[in-house]
Amino acid sequence: MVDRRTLQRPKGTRDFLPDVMAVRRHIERAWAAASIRHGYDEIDGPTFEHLDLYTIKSGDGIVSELFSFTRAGGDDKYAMRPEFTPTLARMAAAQGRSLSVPTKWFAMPTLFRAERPQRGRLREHNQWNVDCIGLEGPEADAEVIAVAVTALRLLGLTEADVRVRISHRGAAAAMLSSLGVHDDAMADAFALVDRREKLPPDVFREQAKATGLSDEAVDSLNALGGMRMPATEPPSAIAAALELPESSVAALTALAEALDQRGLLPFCDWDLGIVRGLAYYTGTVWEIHDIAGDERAIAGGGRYDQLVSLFGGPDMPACGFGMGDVVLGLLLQDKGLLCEDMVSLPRPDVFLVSSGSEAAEARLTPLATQLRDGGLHVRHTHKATRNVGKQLREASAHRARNVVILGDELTSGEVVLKSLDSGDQRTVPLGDLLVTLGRGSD
RNA sequence: GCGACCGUAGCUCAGUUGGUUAGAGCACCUGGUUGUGGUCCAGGAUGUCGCGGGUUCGAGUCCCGUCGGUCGCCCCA
Repeated sequence: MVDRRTLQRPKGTRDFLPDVMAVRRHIERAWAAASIRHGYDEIDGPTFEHLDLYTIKSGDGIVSELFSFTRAGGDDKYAMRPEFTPTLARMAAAQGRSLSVPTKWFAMPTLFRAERPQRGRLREHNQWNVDCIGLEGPEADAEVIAVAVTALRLLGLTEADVRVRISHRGAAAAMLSSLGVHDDAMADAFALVDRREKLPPDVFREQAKATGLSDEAVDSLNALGGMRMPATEPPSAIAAALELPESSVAALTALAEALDQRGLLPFCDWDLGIVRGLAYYTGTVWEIHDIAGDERAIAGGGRYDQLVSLFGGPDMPACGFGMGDVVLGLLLQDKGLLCEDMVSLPRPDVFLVSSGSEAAEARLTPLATQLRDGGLHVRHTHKATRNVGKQLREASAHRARNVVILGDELTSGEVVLKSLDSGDQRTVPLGDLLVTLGRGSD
């Protein structure tokens, strides 16, 4: 007897039954379409890599959160990929100087992490990655944001549903410096800003002071972290609110221009509370959230100019983002954007019904084959019943567009063609069927 | 790794201070209708009450353990 547990889905994984699979393809179509229309080419890599590839960028701490393994009888350590960026960086670095500028790639990898699942985070998920390598400056940052927003709009989301929260590490550092944060405390300050919303105010203050900041500096840190306003406001307004020179937000001002040219400002907020994993972002950092901020980030990205060189390649600037399917799926579900009209399984063009006569039975499979060879989506019952009513019911359940009834009319070489949407039906010669159906007959 | 809550039919759930034979809706199957679907009506099948132990005359109900799920914390690539 097989152990009961063996037959259960592993923790944090999903079974994609047809209706769920249709949602997955619906999302992937939007991702691919948005990428392609902005000039990005699809890539993929192995689903597992050398374990050490993942410690280059993230350190040894990450190992406990990976699914890792060795080959039976082997010593090499591997890990299921928890993110795509190391693979991408490895691939880019391997091209070296021959990498064209810019290199614009996207991928839709399945990723794995050995954590306890919770809302919006599973052990196995699909994540869209978009990266632009070789371009400096705000144009590339704005472009990848445009790719992300395009996909969300294709899925039916608007600026009333989602917001792109944008910050810039250089600008934030300049501002913190002006506010009295010393360079050697900068990393701690960023970490505090990142956690600010999760911490009670008094705990935040206590931890901030522990890094050696004055009361005034803590106030400034708090003010900076809480600074959020629509991107339709100029970044200079942030500087003014914090009593800082306009030059400190120069990077955001340049980005604003690039976003405006793409019509993105209505989707965006300036939000200096956005930090994102301290490790490797070097400039613009941004996240996309549902407007209420109830869910985890839908997407996160930014600029990481050291990435390619970190993985042994030439010095090349780069920016990009990742967007997971789990949080996005939850949001689409909540917004009613996954109803049958928008996401549906392919509809059969025709459902063949046999009345059960000898002639009809003999004709059924050859006709199905002929229509399928003609490119049509054809189904028929696999049950024993030849009750026409039952077969029509099954055709409806499969959401077939048309039914063809093989019955007494066969004696004159004809069949009944019925539209299940309108209910209309007529008699047509067998020989005309493919042409009639192929025209998208109703 | 830590914490909270939840496990009853395929699905969503009800089940009274512990009490006899565990229920409903949806879905499914059959018939009304042997050549016309979606609606309707009638009927039918369906359970290791997650699993193991304990308390009790008696446990779906209480206790302990365990497995699973959900949601947080840590972490977040």
